[in-house]
Amino acid sequence: MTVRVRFAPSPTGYLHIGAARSALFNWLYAQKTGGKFLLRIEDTDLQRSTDESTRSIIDGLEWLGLHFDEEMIFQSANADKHRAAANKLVDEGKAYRDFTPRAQRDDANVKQNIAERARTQAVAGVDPRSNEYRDLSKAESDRRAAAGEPFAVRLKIAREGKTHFEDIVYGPQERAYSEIEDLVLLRSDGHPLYNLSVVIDDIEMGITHVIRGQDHLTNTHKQILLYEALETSVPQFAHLPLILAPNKGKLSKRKHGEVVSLTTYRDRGFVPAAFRNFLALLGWSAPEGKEMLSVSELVEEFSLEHIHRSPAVFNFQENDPRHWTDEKALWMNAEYIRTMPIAELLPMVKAELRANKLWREEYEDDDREWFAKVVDLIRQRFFTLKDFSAQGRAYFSDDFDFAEEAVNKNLRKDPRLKDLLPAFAERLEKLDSFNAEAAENALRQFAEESGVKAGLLINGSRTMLTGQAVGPSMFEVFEILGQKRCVERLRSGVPWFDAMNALGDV
RNA sequence: GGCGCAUUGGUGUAGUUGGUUAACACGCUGCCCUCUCAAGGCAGAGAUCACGGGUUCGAGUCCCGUAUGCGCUACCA
Repeated sequence: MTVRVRFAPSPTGYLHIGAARSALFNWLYAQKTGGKFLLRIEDTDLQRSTDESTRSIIDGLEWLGLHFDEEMIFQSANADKHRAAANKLVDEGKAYRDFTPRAQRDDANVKQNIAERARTQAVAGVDPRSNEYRDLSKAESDRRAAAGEPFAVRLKIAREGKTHFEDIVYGPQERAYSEIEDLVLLRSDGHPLYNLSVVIDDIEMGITHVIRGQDHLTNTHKQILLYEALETSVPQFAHLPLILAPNKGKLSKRKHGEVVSLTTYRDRGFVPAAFRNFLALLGWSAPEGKEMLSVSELVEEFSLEHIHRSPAVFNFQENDPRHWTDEKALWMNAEYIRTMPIAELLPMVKAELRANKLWREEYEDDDREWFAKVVDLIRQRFFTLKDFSAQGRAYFSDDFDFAEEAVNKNLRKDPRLKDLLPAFAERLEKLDSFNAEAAENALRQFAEESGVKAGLLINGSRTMLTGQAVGPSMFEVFEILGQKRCVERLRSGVPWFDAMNALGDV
């Protein structure tokens, strides 16, 4: 039997990283077993479902490199099948019509209401499962339905006994029937409900393994009851530990904002492979404890048995731009940026530069080698792709900003630089062959002659040439920027020193 | 309210059938390297394995209880 798994998100809002992780694990399992990975959009809640959200889900999967097999399924398209299944169960006496008028609910306080209702029922000694229509005769039920009386369809759950199943992650699970209410299959307006739809679609799609979030663990019992009523085989279940916010609370879009959206990581300069790698480590670990894993290694090492049971905390600090997301994720992204094959990185840098109007066609033509060299040089200390257009801007454009603290630290601190730097530019201009070695020799010699430390000129040059206080080895930078640009930028320093003098006058 | 799941340093985790000073990664501190910042190398701080009982010669590992967190409990998904 070939494995068939599915990712079944509801298209309300952007792709949540927890959902993305579910998709990843399903995909990995399919790859590992040579099975199929299917996509089903659970859009039965038409009020909240949007096309935009569906698109963002597909984009997200594509970004992570998770290609799905076969046709994408929209759950709403199967509503007739869901209804037919429910009606069949009514005919067979496994489900019944409930003519109780639909209760008014306040969506905002459902959880509270559930608890309150349970409490009052317990006090009054009422069995929550009691329903006057459960044992209504077939003839009477048919008659009232034919008369146009509205009804919901509920599954008739046996009074005695219990369900059990073996969860691949959480182990044996049991639940007494007395804990399960007769669940509604069809609303009184004919709309099929979640548990029914999922089961019917999973059967329809031939799903063999259901891999999803732990929030569905207890609902699984209801679904198993449905499989049994439908007389079909029950798939294997593997539930995934939840991903929590730093306060160990639920990680929600509403509360935590964009950190939970997968697209955020794409938009903020993550390398897909890095984020995929990080995501895989949330709730799963490789047998040998290896952490940097390529896709093929992930597929190779992945197994459902190594998934954890305890929830994973996604660590980030709100309102702190430096720790806007999990530090390990950031570290891993940096690791990928500086170690991945340069050929794979170049297109990503290209996209980043293009988005910031820094891209020039020569970078893929006459300046190909130069471009690859720059990227290779500056990537060593970058954390995200964004850094190429921000801190790295001076390498691609003459129009770049100077970091305030860099100017203070490397330029304004020593008045001699006002004359030294232009004089040094003079020296560089005279060099016949311009490369790192020549620049170094020139600089060290000039420093000695001028009676200043080489470091003063090096750091001053760094800020004049790149606007930054930090960066690659300076002599490499001289070479990569080229003689002309170095000379020009070193001479343009006057404004800084004028400002300095002005400050001094006050 | 009921039911379920979880609980190893700040975070992610290892700890296969109970047996030496609880391991790894990120982060943090210091040193080395050095033109800066990273990277890299070295060293270090940080966990009485939620708590309380029990079983045992011996428990993070087994049992019971408590606490905390989370989930489910809906004519939401």
